[in-house]
Amino acid sequence: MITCINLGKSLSLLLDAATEIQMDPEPTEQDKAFLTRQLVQVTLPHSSPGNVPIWKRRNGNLTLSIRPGWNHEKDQPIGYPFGSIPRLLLFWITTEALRTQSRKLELGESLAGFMRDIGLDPSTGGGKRGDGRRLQNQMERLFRATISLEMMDTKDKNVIGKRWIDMQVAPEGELWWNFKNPGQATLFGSWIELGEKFYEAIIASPVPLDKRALRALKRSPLALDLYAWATYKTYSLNHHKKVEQFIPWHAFMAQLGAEYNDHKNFKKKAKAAFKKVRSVYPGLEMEEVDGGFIIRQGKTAIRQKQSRRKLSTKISG
DNA sequence: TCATTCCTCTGACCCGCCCA
DNA sequence: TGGGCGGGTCAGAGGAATGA
Repeated sequence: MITCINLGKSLSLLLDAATEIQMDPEPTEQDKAFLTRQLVQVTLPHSSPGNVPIWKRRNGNLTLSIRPGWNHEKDQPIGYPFGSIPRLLLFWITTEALRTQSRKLELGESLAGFMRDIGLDPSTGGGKRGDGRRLQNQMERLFRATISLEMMDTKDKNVIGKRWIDMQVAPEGELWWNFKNPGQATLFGSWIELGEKFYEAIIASPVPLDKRALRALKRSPLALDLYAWATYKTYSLNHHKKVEQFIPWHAFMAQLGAEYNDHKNFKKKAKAAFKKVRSVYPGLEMEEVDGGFIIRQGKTAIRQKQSRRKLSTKISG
C-alpha cells in the first residue's frame, strides 16, 4: 500500500511536470534556469567518490577535476559534492549570477525560502535525514571545493599545448541560517561571493533550462545531467545547422557516466533516465541505433528566439 | 516541531540467456 | 567463445511518515 502511494507520488511529480510543459512549453521568467556549458559537458559525481585525493572526469580534450575543501576543525577533507543537491545549487548559482551580473549572491534571510527556491522541501525537518541538513552538508562541500578545467590542444592526435583554470567556487560567504529550523528568519542576510574565475566561467557560456523539468527530475542526478546535456546538444545542432549527430554509448559514458564500472549498467540506467527526460522535454529528437543513439535538431527546452539575445555571443561549440 | 525510522530509488555487481 | 542484454540482489543515499 505504502509502495503504491510512494510510486504514485514520484510518478505523479513527473507526469504533472510533463503535462504542464506540454500545455505550456515556454516557461515563465521565474521558471528559467541556467547552467554553464562546461558543467553540462563534464558533470559532478552522482554518488560519493569516497576518500580519494582528487576526482576527475574527461570529455574529449576537456577534463574536469575537483579537489575537496579542508575542514580545519576536524583536520580532514570536507568531501566531494555529489548527487542532486549540488546540481540544484549550481543551477541556482548560475541563474542568479546571470540575473544579478554580480559575484556576490544574496541567499536570503530564511533557509526555508532558499530551499524552496532551489527545489527542496523545508518541511522535512532539521534531522540528519532532512533536506536542511543535506543542503548544509552539500553546500559546504560545493562552496569550499576547487574545480579545475583543463583543455588539451592537439594536432594530428599529438598534444601541442594545454590551458587550465583552477577555480574556487565561493571563497567568501556568510551563512546565518538555523539549519534545525529552516523557517526561522535571521537578523542578517546570508550570502556567498563566487570566486572571480568561477564567476567568469559560469556567465560566459550559459545553457538555458526549464526549472519545472529540473524539479521533476531532481531525484536522479543522471536524469538531471542528461536533461542539461540534451538541451545543450540540441541547441548546438540547431546553432551549427547540423541535422543530426551519432553518439556512441562508450563515448557518452566516458563523458557523463565515468564512475560507472559497468558500461552495460550505464546504458540501462541512461535509457531509463532518457525516458524521464523525454517526458519533460517533448521537443527532444533522438533515436536509438546500433552502438549508440542519434540526436537530431529540434526544439530546445527554452525557445531559442528569446534566449538567443543573451546567448548568441556566449555559447559556442 | 524535530529527530528518527522505514521505505524507495539508484548505482554496483553478478548471473544466465541469446546470438553471431 | 565473447559480447550484448535483461533480470536479480545488495548497499548507500534520498524521500516520506511517524512518534516523542
